[in-house]
Amino acid sequence: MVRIKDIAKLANVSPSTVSNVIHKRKEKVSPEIYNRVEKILEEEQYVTHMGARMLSAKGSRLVALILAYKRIEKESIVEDPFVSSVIGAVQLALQEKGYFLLLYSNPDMEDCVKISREWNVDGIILLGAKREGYYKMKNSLSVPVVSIDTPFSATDAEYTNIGLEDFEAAKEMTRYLFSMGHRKIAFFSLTEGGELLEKHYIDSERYRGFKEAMEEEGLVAEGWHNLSFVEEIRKKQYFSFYEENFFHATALFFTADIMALEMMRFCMDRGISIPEKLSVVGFDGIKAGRCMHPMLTTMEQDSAEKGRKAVKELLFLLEEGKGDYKNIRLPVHLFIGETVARI
Amino acid sequence: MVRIKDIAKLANVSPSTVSNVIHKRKEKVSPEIYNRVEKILEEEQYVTHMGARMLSAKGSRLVALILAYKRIEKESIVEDPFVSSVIGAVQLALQEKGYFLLLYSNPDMEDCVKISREWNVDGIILLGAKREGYYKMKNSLSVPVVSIDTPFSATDAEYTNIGLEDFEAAKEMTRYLFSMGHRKIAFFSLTEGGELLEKHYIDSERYRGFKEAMEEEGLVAEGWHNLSFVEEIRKKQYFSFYEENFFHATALFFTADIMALEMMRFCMDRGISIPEKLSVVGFDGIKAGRCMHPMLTTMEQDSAEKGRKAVKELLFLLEEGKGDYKNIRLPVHLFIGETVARI
DNA sequence: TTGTAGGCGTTATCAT
DNA sequence: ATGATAACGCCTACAA
Repeated sequence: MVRIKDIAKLANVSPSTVSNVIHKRKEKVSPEIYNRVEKILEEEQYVTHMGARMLSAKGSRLVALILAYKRIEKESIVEDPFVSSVIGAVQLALQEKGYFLLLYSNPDMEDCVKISREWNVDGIILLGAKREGYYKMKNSLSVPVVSIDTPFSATDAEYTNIGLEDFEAAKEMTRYLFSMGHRKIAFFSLTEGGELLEKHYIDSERYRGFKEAMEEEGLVAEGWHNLSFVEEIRKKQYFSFYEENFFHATALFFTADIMALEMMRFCMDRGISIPEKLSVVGFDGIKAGRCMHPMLTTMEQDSAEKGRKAVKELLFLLEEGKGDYKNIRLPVHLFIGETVARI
Repeated sequence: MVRIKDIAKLANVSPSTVSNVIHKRKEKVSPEIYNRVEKILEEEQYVTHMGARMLSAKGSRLVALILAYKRIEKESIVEDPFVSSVIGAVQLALQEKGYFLLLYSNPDMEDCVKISREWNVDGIILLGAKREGYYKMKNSLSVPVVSIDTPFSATDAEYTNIGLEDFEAAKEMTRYLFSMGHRKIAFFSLTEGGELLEKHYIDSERYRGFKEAMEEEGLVAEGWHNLSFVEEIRKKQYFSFYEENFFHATALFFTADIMALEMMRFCMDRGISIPEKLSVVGFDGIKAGRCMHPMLTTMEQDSAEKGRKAVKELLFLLEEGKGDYKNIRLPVHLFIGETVARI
């Protein structure tokens, strides 16, 4: 492996001169030597040893992307296109700026703090963490932390989060259902065995929006039905909903497309035609929803943009605006498919 | 930040003793001191500085997962559940063994070699690389390289790859279509603008299997239809196939579920009922296929298992069997859905 | 403009 | 059993 010392010898200069060339400090090296060294660097395929750089300089140019979701099943709902596209976008955006991505998955923030310290990361992006988890990270480390989809409360401060207008979006969707004549709407989201999952909290916002819209219309939100993360159990739940005639609802509001699709399949298997007998709406805008027949009506979000924004804000905190935190909410868009009937 | 030196001072021992405790070398430290140091380590929340470790010791405990797919669109077909679940599985498997994941995405193997050197990675997992790319990596670096879904030829040697029985699987699928009475079958896969994508090569294997099965049945494989990676263009292609009456085929064989789903939607929009008028089969076994109505008949693969196997083989090469390369092919499973009619 | 020297944190070797 | 020391590669301040 070629090191700075070796290059220095080959070029008949000192290591610091080589270092200056590496860092493109043209003002500190004569043009002649600069070019000579640069050429040798190229020829010898010199690459910096990041360990050594971490040791001597401040930054590691490493950013940790932490997936804080709890893993219920191996093929859990979180291993979905959403997470995939966030990861992809984060990776690409970091790479463009010369940063590297350390991917780590653990809901235990203690462990995450440890890893971040070990690797001297320059910053952290948290995906699917709880509010408490965010502060735990932020307060245990001296580097900026940006979260995606972490629900904060109105009194929280000093955080940067990339989220959606969940409350407004759910309200808009509910109003759309009203506009199509629906008055009895059942609301479904995900949870697991009594203990609330991180994602659940976002769903609380959506439920609040749904509820408020209902109340504004003089209706009663009949409650919130929790679906299991485990497919087997979910299937049973669908069956019990079916037996209860879907609580006499004319429309079902799901907080994730993938569940809406499952339910559609379940209904069609039982001769309940959608949307004629039952309307269904989802949330996310996944590709498969567009392939369904009928096409799923859903609240679309741009998950890759969430990743890009997270990187942008992290680098902003890192390189410029120390402590200038932001609560960012990306827009959503109501995609009107074919799963809602006018009644 | 607490360092070994600090711990040493607190415990009134030398840094080397602390280091020995950190590495659990009980035989080199007296039990009394061992416990004392261990306690202080815990109290002070000491964490290793990985940069320093990289510098002094050999290993970095870092494994690079390199996504070598070319990016055509931001939301390319490769940003699909398959990649997501491989990443998830690799990450988890590495974590369990005490390794860290550096995620990098770049089809240029020169760049990948550079990054791997910079970070002194202990090993590399390549996803979606070409045969040439694999050897480029392997020969440029002194660490083990394991690939997933890279197509090698029979004469290749010294590689570890995790793939499927693509040839056999396509044959099996084709034979299944025969068993349902189909004789005219059209084959569709992905490519882009003349230049072959990595994934394409796997599709060559599948096409070979399809072709051989056809020939064994005394039929002619009518050719191989390439779909664009760009959704817009694909839509146009579907339309032209439609105008050509799908080449008079009674069944369409897609090498990826997601395309099969798109085509199903396209057909249903035009009153071509599936499977009554046209049968469709896919490959992968994605979740949405199960939600479709009718349910997609497909060749299921276990993508997470690919990731786990890759890690297992990498660690094997790393820790034990230097140079003991393997060509691993995971089984697939024909899932019979509802998209193939008996004719 | 170029070179020298010390330090970053850890580990392995060697001496006590 | 424990400690001292050198080495890993890079960076920067300071000296020449």
